Amino acid sequence: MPRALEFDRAHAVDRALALFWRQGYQATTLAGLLQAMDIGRSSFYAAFTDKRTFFIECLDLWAARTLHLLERARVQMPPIDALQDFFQRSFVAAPRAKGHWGCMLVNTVLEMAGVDDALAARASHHLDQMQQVFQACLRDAGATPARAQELAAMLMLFNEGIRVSSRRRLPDAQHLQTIATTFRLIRGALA
Amino acid sequence: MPRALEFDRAHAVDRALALFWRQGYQATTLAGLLQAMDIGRSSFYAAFTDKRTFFIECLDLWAARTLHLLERARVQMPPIDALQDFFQRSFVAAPRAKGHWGCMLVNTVLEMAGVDDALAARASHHLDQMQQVFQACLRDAGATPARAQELAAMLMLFNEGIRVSSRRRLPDAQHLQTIATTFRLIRGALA
DNA sequence: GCCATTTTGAACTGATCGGTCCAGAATGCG
DNA sequence: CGCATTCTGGACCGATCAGTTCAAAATGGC
Repeated sequence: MPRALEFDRAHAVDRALALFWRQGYQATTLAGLLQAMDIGRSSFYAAFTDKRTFFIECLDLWAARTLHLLERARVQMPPIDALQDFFQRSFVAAPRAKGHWGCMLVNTVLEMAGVDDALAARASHHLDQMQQVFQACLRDAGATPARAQELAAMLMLFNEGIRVSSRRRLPDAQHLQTIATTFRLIRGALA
Repeated sequence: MPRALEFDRAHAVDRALALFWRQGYQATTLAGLLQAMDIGRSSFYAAFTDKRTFFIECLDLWAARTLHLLERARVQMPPIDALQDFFQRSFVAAPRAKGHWGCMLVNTVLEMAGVDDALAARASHHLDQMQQVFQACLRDAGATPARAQELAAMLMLFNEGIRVSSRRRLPDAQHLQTIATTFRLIRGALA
């Protein structure tokens, strides 16, 4: 029983994920993926089945990472601070470019709704999960369940909006300003 | 000098616009366009140059119509009512389906940013113009220029958010609820 | 009704897409 | 070192894409 060689799968997925995130599903070609991942066609199909299946893997991974980011902030600081930090981080964090790629879930919903509804629905489901975490944070911050649900819905709308806005190449300062204003409102609503 | 025959250009553009709006630029094929417009390939290229040029024509038309809708409401009712009506109309108006297609400008920004930046920038510019009208309405409602600018930015973010949300096939009631909540806040901020 | 001109459908083109295939290189085991 | 097994590069495939071409049909002026 020979074998155990393999390209660095995790690293390759990372590179591909970035491409899908930036360009979307349709505009990302196999040739582009292979070049970014630095592997051959055969290796790709052996490891990832096909483009669509692989996209789902990337999408799920992106969602898992984002949720993880949110959960980690949640245990490190007060719940509302964690939420605010989650948004701010996109516009001040080191890899500055990524903030302008928006949210892969939002991107996918808009690109695939009416084209591949299963993909759009999967992204939408991940957004629901994010909203659940928003809601949990708001409850932790002292909101009643009903109030937490209402505010979480508004916060998800804010998330969808700012991820669109961030793809428009507007100055970061404007986004940070909007985040500050929004969270001033939210803190006010909880006081 | 013969000639004056032509297919119904305006009607054909309408059908094509609906397709682009629903499916986006990349997922809309020439075959699909021709079938929807009920014209032949030659007629299409004779009348509209090529797919990309035609898409721009549709995009500009969509923006012009939307701005017109907004301006018309603006002269028919108090400015804040006009804004609220503009959003609500998407979820209660007769052709119910269209509300779920979102905003063609938002769709285009997300689909084309990083793929065809010129198209994305054009859509983004149209969004800027919408925001200008938002701002004018808020000034008409008595907001100071600075306040109107700030609120218009928030309203554009709300627009971007709800257009994403509307493509997720969530119940309309939820969107109407969100609109109501948002405008309660805006009216409060102006009082 | 005839003819110059324009519009049209349908066949065609070259490029590119996602996906398959297979011969040969690389691998671990004995 | 040699062999069974696995992985990989690159040629290949059919489908489909946007766009071109051209002969036939439709048109309006006379």
